[in-house]
Amino acid sequence: MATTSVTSSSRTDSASEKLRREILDGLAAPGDLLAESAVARRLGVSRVPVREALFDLERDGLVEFSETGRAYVKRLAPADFEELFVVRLALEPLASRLATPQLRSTTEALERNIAATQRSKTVQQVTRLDLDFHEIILTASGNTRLLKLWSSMRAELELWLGRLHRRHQFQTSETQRETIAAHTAIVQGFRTQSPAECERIMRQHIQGWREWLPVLAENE
Amino acid sequence: MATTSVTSSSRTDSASEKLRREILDGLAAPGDLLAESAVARRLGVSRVPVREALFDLERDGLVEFSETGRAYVKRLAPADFEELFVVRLALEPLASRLATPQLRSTTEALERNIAATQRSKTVQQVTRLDLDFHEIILTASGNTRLLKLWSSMRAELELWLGRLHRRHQFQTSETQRETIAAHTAIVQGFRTQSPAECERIMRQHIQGWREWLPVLAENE
DNA sequence: GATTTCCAAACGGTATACCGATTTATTTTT
DNA sequence: AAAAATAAATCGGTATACCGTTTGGAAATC
Repeated sequence: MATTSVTSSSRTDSASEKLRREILDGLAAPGDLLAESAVARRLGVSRVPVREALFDLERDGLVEFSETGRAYVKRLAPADFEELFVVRLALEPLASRLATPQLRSTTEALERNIAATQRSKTVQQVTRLDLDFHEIILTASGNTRLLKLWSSMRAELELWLGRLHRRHQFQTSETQRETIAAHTAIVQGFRTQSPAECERIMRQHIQGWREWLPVLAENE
Repeated sequence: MATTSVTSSSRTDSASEKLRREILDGLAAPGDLLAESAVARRLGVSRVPVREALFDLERDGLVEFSETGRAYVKRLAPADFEELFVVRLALEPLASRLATPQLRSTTEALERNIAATQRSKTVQQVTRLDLDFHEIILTASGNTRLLKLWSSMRAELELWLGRLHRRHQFQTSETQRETIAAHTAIVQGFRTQSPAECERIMRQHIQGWREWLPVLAENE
């Protein structure tokens, strides 16, 4: 809902989407070489759109380039997650505060998001909707730059969460329950219409992620 | 100093740098069409590197694409500057706080930057060094993500300042004096080694930019 | 004179081809 | 058997070519 889902006509975009999905779904292992020719052959397009798609994915943090220009599926280091966390803590409480005035109309979208989360069957869906929830608030802040910066981290966040779930085989129902509880509390807090309270509750929510850091330290 | 200045070997990068300079120096007017073929002919390379350079510049906020895929020199709206200001206020005081532990080694770099600013002869140099000063602090924060997000706004900030200067014909000496005074005060504040104080003084510094908002409102 | 129609030029998206550099496999040397 | 040299395959950077679409202006119409 919050993401662009128009069926793009350009081959660059469709190549980008296919590769993005393969990486997020874990079909491509971290460190795997994404050679232009091989990908092009596999996707049935020429190298040019693939090349541009790879640049797109690099911008989104799903692909990294070696010094010699080769593209690999992004490898994650726990320190990266810590950094993402620090930056979210700078952006999201601020966005919550800025969103306060326009929040009445946004609350509906947030509640629809929670309802959809309740209907979710897979961890992937829950994750997607979780990030959508936050993106709704960033959008409501009215600061397009703030939204753009946050969006530039979204794919990477999804990558982290996906790999975490696959590695630790979380119970879908538990992830679902926790997400719904946390988001419901946020919507409640937003009902106060107090900028300070909105900012505080979002800060608290994001700080909850700190619990994951020890788990992440176990990663490769 | 803080920016990459290696003479890039790839034609994409050199095309990107040439175009970047043309836009920042105001040689290309806002809204000008940057047609791939024309640019390629002018720079003596083929369309492919130009095409990729244009995507780079879009990412840096110096170029915007129309729905039909044409590239134009970025047009600025005063609201964009306000947004940049809000985001800097979220990132830079935080970076200052995070940089506190490593600050002793950084202070030297900052002082060298101020000295270079004193030696500057043109407004462009002062502007470049001004942004370098801030980038030094972002780098010292140790949070590469924070640095990356800030860097993604740098070119656009430079674009704004350049157009402002050309439009209002500021006295170089005055800009220089103000910049030096402000940065010297920041370094002084940093000497306290207090995270809270470093954060505060940077917030105050950036808020000083608010004065420009009325001026910017006169822009197209 | 203003508006619409139509056409030629220009443009962007993409496939293909070429080349030097890099990587990988093979062979030679120690 | 290990290491070094060499050969073969692969890869990325880039030029060129082709095609459908967009665009801007001329011609036609009102």
